[in-house]
Formats: sequence, C-alpha cells, structure tokens
Amino acid sequence: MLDINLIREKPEWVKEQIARRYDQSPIDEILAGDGRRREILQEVEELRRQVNEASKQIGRVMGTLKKLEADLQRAEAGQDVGQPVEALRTQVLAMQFNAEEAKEKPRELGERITELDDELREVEEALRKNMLWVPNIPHESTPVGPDESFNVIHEPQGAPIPQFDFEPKPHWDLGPALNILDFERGVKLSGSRFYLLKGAGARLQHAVIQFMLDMHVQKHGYTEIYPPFIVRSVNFETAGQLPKFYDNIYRDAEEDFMLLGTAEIALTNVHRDEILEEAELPIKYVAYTPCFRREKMSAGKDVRGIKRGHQFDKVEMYRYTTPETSFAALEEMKQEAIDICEALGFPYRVLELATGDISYASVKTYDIEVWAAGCGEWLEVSSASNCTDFQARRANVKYRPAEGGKTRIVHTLNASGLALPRVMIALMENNQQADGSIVVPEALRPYMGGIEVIR
RNA sequence: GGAGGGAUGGCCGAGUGGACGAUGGCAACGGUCUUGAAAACCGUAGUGGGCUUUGCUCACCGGGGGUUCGAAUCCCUCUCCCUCCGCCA
Repeated sequence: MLDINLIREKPEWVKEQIARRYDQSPIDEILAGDGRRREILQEVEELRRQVNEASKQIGRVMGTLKKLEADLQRAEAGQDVGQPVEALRTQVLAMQFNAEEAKEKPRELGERITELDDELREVEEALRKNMLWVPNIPHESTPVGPDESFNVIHEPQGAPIPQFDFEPKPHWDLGPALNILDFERGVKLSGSRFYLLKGAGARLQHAVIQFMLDMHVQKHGYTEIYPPFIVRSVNFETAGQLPKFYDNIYRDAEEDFMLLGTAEIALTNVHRDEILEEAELPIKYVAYTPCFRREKMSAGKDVRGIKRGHQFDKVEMYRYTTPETSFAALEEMKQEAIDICEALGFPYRVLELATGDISYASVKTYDIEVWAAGCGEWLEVSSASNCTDFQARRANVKYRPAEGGKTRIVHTLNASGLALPRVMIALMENNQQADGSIVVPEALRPYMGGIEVIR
C-alpha cells in the first residue's frame, strides 16, 4: 500500500509513476475519498468533543445526585443530615430534572454522530479497497515497458554453457529412465502437473535444499524459519497477494486458511503489528517451504516436465531493513542467489525486470535464470525484489530509529534462493552423461552420502 | 467436538457504569547525590488519526458490533490462550 500522504500531496506525480507500469488505479477517486474522509472526521470529532464535555458535566451532576439521594434515604430513616427531608426531596427532584434535561443535547448529537460514522465507514472501506489495488512506485532504475519483452537481459555468467558430444536429453526423458522421476504415478495421485521424485531423485532434492539452507545460514547470516504452510487470508493481503491473486490460491473451503504460494507470504507477517528497534535491523530470514499455486492462467504453458507445477519447493530469503539500506540489501540478495548458482556450477544470467513485469508490491526486481541443456532454455530460479515500505505498511511493521523520534515503516525484500524444480532440471540436464547417468556436483556430494553419479 | 476460565500500556498487575489513556510495581530514559557505580530521591515517558500544528482535538484496555448522556467495566459475536473431558498421529 502506498502512503496516502504521498497521493494527497503529489497526485499527479503518483499518476505518472504508476502509468510507467501501465496501471490504471483510480487516483482521483482515492483523492476524493480521502478528502471526504477528512471532512467527516473533522465534523464527527468536533461533535464527539461536545458529547464528551456534556457527559462529564452529567457525571458531575450524577455524583451530586447520588450523594443527595443517600442523604435523603438517611433522613427518611430518621437520621439528622443537617437538612429536613422535604428540602432534600425537592433538591433530588430538581437534580433529576436537570440531569434528564442535560442528556437531551448529547443525545441529539449522538444521532448525528451515528449517521456520520456510517458514512465514514463506507468512505473508508471504499478508500481502502481502492488503495489495495494501487501498485508500488517503480524505482527509477527499473526499465520501463509493458511486458517481459522489455526486460533487460545481462550477459550470461558463471559456468560456460555445457557442450556434449551426444544429443543431451531433457529431464523428462532422463528422470524416468533413471527411475528417479515418475510422472505417471504423480498424475495418478493428483492429476496433471504432479510427479513423484523417487530414490536418488528425492534425495537429490533434499540435498539441494539442505545445501542452500546451510549456505544462507552459515555464509550469508540468515536465521532459518520453519513457518506454517497454511495461513490466514490476512497474511496474503499484507504480502500483496490479495486481492489480486485470489484465483491463484488454494483455499480451505470451511475455514479462513490458505496454502502458501511462497514463503514470502509467511515471512512478511512474522513481525506484523510490531515495532522493532533499529538495532535489530536488518532481520534476515530464510525458509524452506513447499509452494502451492493453482496456475489457472498458465494452462497449456510449460506442460512438459517439472518446470511448472501446482506444488513445488523453494528456499526463500527475506529481509526487513531500514529505508536507507534496502537497495544495497537488494544487491546483496541478488548476489546470494548467484552464490548458489556458482556453487552448483550453473551457467546463469541476470535480468532486470521491466515495470510491466515486476510484481505490484515491488519497485525493482532481478530475475536469475540458469541454463538447462536438455530442454535448451533459460529457466527462472530466483526473483529478488525490493518492496520498500509497500508490504510493511500493510503489515504494520515499524521500527524506532536509534536516535529516537517517530517510528518509521521498515522496508522488506525477498529473493528466492532458489526454486527447486528448475534447479533439479538444470542439475539433471547439465550434468548428464552419454549413458544417461547424472554426475552429482561436488558441493552436493556431502549431502548425498558421497554418491558421485546417479545411475 | 463438549464444559469452564481468561485476554488491560515494553513486562507484571489493579480497576465491574461517571474526573480513567487508565492506580501500583518492574524495566527504560533524564536529573540530583557520588571520584565512579550502586542505592535513594525527583522527573519524563504508549500508538495512531484529524486540524486553524510551539498547540488543540479524536480514537485505541484482544477484534468487530450493540446498550447508554457516558463503557476497560453491561450485552452480542469472532479470534486467541489456559484447565478438564472426548478424539487422534
């Protein structure tokens, strides 16, 4: 969510900025809603002030009245309270009358307040709905363009593109032949786009996961989080997945539970509604989770193999930072994803996503793609984004500056580190031998019980 | 799944319709004292919104709604936590 003050103060600039990402959010409508909201607030708060004042007076009257009534009771019981019963009776009646009369004005004001409150609720709800759809403002360095064809693709780095003196096979041939990948039985269990990893295949995936977690924890200084995989919808909203991607989420039919589409959703919410100390920042989390996506949109796309499924595993890095350090953090996280690619011996390349291709919470996104020799494609294994204060404002994550003063909203960043299926594809296809066996990269062997070749 | 008990400021904990944004304690910060520290004493301290912004005001006692002139306090509802029973890997 954007800062409403930004829209209020620089509406034309905001319009220009979101136009850079081809977004049509109703800024004017938001502006009008915000104006009306403040109008109502001013009126309703003034009325409330009057009611509060009147109520305090009534409180005083009621206090006196109670005392008089007590005196009256005692006088009626024959005690001497300094005044005759009749005089007390008269005073009580007068007080009661005064009190009733004093209630009239605030009662009337109350009715008006209720009306205004109802309108305020409507205005705020509409405003909030509109605000939820406004994307983050792209960073000035983000290439402008309506779609992925405007992404800036940097030169390949890392290992050279592998050359073979035989025809390299795609993983959907290699895996089943080695009996480490089973498509038929995956389909039997869950339908198309599901598969089984088997034997050394399953072990290889575990090995990669453990290897990546170790690197991020030991070398990159992340703290591992094992989050719930099903979470409440509010977590999706703060992370920016809702309302936009409702159709892509697996949901519980009876309860407000949703399956994570990415660990980012859980990690965004670890510190929801918290005020952190600046000294705690940056907070760096890494989580391994399965990810569940309906992928309705992509029916018919990437159907072969394990490249795109409804369930996949991912190791995800996440950071909470100060506003001043978030862009440096983005560069670091990109590099941390690259470190994995380097360690696994992949040819890879970095992309800077265009304004029309970055997620709407992000201001700048790098993708990292690795080369897969069998299917002959660059495959996206990581996406690193700086969401600045967009998610943190929704999640209400703030920090107290070290030098004191007002609390500020943190910045959040996420980067896959990395997504498993594509890593598995690259491992299988790039390290295949003429006989169909697969060489296990050095870095993974300790995690494979010393297995050097899967055959 | 059933029955009961809870949720109050950073933490603990009072408050069951009227001066309460909230007693008290601990922790924190500033000061006095001290060579320094501790102790003691004094003082400051929450978050957010609005405005005509050295200030005024509104809201916030788990969330939402209601009763009332007035709600931390009463009613409804939801969530979470605890205890007991049942069930289960």
